[in-house]
Amino acid sequence: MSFLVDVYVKCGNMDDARKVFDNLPRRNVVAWTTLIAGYAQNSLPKHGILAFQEMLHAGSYPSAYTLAVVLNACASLYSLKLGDQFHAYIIKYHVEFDTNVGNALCSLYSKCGMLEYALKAFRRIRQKNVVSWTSAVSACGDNGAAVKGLKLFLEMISENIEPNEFTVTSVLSQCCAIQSLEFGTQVRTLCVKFGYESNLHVRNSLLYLYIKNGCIGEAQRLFNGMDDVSLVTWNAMIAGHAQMMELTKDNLSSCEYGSEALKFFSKLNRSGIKPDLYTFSSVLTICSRIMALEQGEQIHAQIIKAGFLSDVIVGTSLVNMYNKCGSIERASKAFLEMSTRTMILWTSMITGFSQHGMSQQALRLFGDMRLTRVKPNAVTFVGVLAACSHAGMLNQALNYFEIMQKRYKITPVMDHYEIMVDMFVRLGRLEQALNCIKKINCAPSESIWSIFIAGCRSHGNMELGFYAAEQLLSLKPKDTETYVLLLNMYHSAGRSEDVSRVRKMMKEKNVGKLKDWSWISIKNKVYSFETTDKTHPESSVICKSLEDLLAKAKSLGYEMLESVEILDEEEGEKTSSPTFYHSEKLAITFGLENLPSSSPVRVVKSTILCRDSHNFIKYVSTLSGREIILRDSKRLHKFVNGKCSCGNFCGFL
DNA sequence: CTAGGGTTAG
Repeated sequence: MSFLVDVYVKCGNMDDARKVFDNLPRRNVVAWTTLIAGYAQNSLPKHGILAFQEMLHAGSYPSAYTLAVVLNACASLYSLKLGDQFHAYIIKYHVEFDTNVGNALCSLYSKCGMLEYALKAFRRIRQKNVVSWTSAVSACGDNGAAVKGLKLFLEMISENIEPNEFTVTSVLSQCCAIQSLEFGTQVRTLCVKFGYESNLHVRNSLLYLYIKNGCIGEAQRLFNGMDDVSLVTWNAMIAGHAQMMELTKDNLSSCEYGSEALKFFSKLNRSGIKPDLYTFSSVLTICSRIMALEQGEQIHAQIIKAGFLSDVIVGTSLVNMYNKCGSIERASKAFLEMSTRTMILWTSMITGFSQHGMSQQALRLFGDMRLTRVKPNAVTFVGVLAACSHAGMLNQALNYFEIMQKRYKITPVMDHYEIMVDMFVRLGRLEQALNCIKKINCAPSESIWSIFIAGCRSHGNMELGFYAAEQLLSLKPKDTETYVLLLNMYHSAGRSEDVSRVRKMMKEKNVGKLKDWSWISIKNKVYSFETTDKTHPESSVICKSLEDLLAKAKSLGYEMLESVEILDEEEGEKTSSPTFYHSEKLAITFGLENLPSSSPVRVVKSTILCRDSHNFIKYVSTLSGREIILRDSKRLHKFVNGKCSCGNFCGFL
């Protein structure tokens, strides 16, 4: 009669299963076990364990299978305590060599983070089946011992045990964890042999394998051949493209990967599968990188509808997206609407104000944060110090720098020193800046010297600049922008032998060319621009508009800085670089013409903005009456009515 | 009984 219990169990109706069980004339082991397994299968492991205790109380002897079922209930509760308690029965009934019991023990120990015990339980099993092997292999993977897991898998193969879909899925994810494309590829061959390649789990694992190894093309090929997909598949493709954005040095392809990722997101929406919080945070981050505010807003609306706004991480991504897109108002609004505020959320908002040049608001918010007793970390202080630096609040900065170390026990890192140096430089205190650099107890970074050198140039202290340049060069810099800074400095000082020396170093170090790209996102499409010369055929229309703008700006008093900034031309070519046609100018011109007249223009630029461009854009913001938000490789510039939020101080001057 | 994955600040 216990089969009736099973019927209700299979229907997920445990209440009636229990009633039927209670009315059974005789309750044997099978009936009890069916009931216990039923509770476990229907996510009621605690009831299952209670039923087991009831069973012992009633004087029934559990079978090995009963014990296996109970152990699985413990495993789903991650309860080692209960598991240990039942281990006594396993010894008592001499069932530790039983396959089901061993499998269950292996899984229980694995879930509780005790890999060694899991493997011991596995080794004790007399007749190991595929499940035993798979449990043991997965146990390794779940506990971060991928190499061990793969070795065990090889042992399994050599024992002529045929893996199943479960096994290969776990093995593939372990190949992914240790980034072993070679092993993974061999496993894929095995999957083909056994006909597992069409299994969705297997395919998703393969997708991640390729993505983690940067083989986005192979991932795409695999994806295109899939007719059955799940949310895991979509998230993998989105995350994969987002990762490629960071991996590529080339900013043009980076932004292409970004828009590609967003295309996957729209396809996901059309597919009818509901995105989850991971999807939302990923796509918001992508929007923030390419400054796709319109899409970010649409996603915001979708998040509200889907009810994910209460998630802190989604909320933080949202605040960050608005900050990075230059919309501090909406960032602030989203921040205030969040019910829980983590340290990262506070930091994100403080940094947002700081980057927008709103120092007072940033510091006030930091005060609020301290009142709520959320502890700041090193990143929080990056925002706080930058706010002080921006406002020229020297004493406050020094004060916070001390509070950070003494009160919060945070050791300053390069980021903090860079801000302090930047501040001294802004105030024209070059000696103090240099002292600050000298105080750092490790090698100063490339960018800290760059900040200092740029400061020396703008304050006309060339001697100090040349000295710092030697220090910088001895560090063997890697960054193209660093070299360009030096080239410009030596060039404008007429030191041609130093120019050739730096160029030679660039060749030796194989430093790439400075790729100056700007892009603008309009209506879910990304348009990119490269610094070009006048004769560029495709941009002739934009160039014409740009020339009109230039003429108007000149009538307002704009003077183009004729100082020849060397960009990346080869040695021997003495052509001056066409600062007039800098990519950001083209992108902004394009934006002015193709966006609604009230809409701000948002542009991302791959390199640091130069002084001339900065000056020009100020005029353009006055001329057009538009807000222009430009994010370059170092900071955010928000131009409103001839003024810029950066306080007119950028490193590349 | 054993399976896939992933997010936020600089």
